[in-house]
Amino acid sequence: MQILVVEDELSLAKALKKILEQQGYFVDCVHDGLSAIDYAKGLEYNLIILDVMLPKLDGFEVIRILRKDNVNTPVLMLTARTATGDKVAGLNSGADDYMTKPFDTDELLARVGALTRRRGEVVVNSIKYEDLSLDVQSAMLSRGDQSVQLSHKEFEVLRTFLMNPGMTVPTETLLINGWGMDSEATDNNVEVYISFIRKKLKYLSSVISIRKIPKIGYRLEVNRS
Amino acid sequence: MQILVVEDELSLAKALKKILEQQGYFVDCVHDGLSAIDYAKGLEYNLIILDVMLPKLDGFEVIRILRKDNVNTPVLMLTARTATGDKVAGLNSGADDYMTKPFDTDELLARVGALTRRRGEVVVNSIKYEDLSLDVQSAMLSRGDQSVQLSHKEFEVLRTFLMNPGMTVPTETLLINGWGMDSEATDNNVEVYISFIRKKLKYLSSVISIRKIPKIGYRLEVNRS
DNA sequence: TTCTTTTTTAAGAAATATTTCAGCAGGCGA
DNA sequence: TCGCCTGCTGAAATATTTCTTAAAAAAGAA
Repeated sequence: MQILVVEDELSLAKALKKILEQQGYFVDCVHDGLSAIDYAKGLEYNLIILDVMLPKLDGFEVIRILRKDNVNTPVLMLTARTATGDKVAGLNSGADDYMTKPFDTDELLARVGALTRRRGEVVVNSIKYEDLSLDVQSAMLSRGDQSVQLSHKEFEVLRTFLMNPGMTVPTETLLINGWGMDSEATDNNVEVYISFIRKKLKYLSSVISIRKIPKIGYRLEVNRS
Repeated sequence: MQILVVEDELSLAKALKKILEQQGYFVDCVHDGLSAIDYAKGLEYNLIILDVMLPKLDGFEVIRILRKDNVNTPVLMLTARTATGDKVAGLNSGADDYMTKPFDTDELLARVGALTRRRGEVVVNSIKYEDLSLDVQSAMLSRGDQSVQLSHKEFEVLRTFLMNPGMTVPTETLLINGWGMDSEATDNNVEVYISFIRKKLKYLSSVISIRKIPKIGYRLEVNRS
């Protein structure tokens, strides 16, 4: 699944690329309208994420030119402006969806997912980390040709780690991600699930293990031999 | 291969849907011009079959608006009128082909075939997977020389699996494919049908079984020895 | 219409996931 | 060394989800 990100602000472009690649998409970035047109016409993308304000040629122009050339790749427009007038302009100009900056990761992924999913087809995405691969569709965790099925909660917890590669994840974050903001769950729930996941990592003989950082949280680590 | 049928006469719409589905197309029906625009803009169809006389917005208007919005899906116009003037108007307005009612099934299929084949894709008559073969015209599921007749819903559900070989299919996807986007059907409907299909798989002694991935969906699996 | 098949609904049973809790182990300071 | 705290894990208890039926309703055929 190929995505073209058109965004002149380099740090945002980089962040988008990273987030999307973690979901298993392949991402190309360009930083102005003219290159956007070159790339979009030259390669078959499944989605174009397009900033409105761009050097050389703005987003509306880009989309107009592409559509005129029969490039019908879905477009997700990004803009910092909030006036409704722009929204209408964006959609009229041929964009398929529209999102104002700043936006959060979940919203982005939801919209990207909606635009890249063809009806009746299931998208496969997997998050890879060291020797592990986590299929986000089926919640299967695999290493090489061995796989284990994760339960929904196990999946949520492990995914939180994989989305923050190398970071120490506070127990609080795991609780919020896996159980929700206002749940009754305690640290012990997290402990139990960490235990479940450790069992499965051991079963797969992964080089990855979960290390406790006392009083703070947990971190994925590569085992030293 | 997705077709949108826009026809206010319900019995005709239904008949078209049935005929086309028997050929292996996926068909959505809407019954007025405004919905037609919503659907055509929202989803990627390979063909729109469009009646000229429609409530709210007539076929010419619909096509004009879609083309203006750069929806370039091929359109097959249907009309009861026979005056040549209309034919010209239809084609000028952006339709790709034109057919007067009443028409016969073969003519319809020939024209639909011509318009959808454009992209080099072929309509299949049966889907095979492991030891199973599903005939899309008769909805017969067979293994070797044994067959069972599937009901329409059983067929839709099973076909969704076969179109996504090896994937875990979210319950949501099964609902959308089998019951439509805005139906009242619940997960229980899916469960019941999964149960029906399992019975038929067992009857055929297929190596395929349907495995539940809790909270996520279902997946076809090859039975372990 | 009447008969037949398909689809929906609903309820209890079964399966599975999740939570809770108790006991244990290691680290650390008194 | 002894408590005390934190974290880990197994097992039981609980909750939730999913399966299977049967019967009712709807759709379709004769």
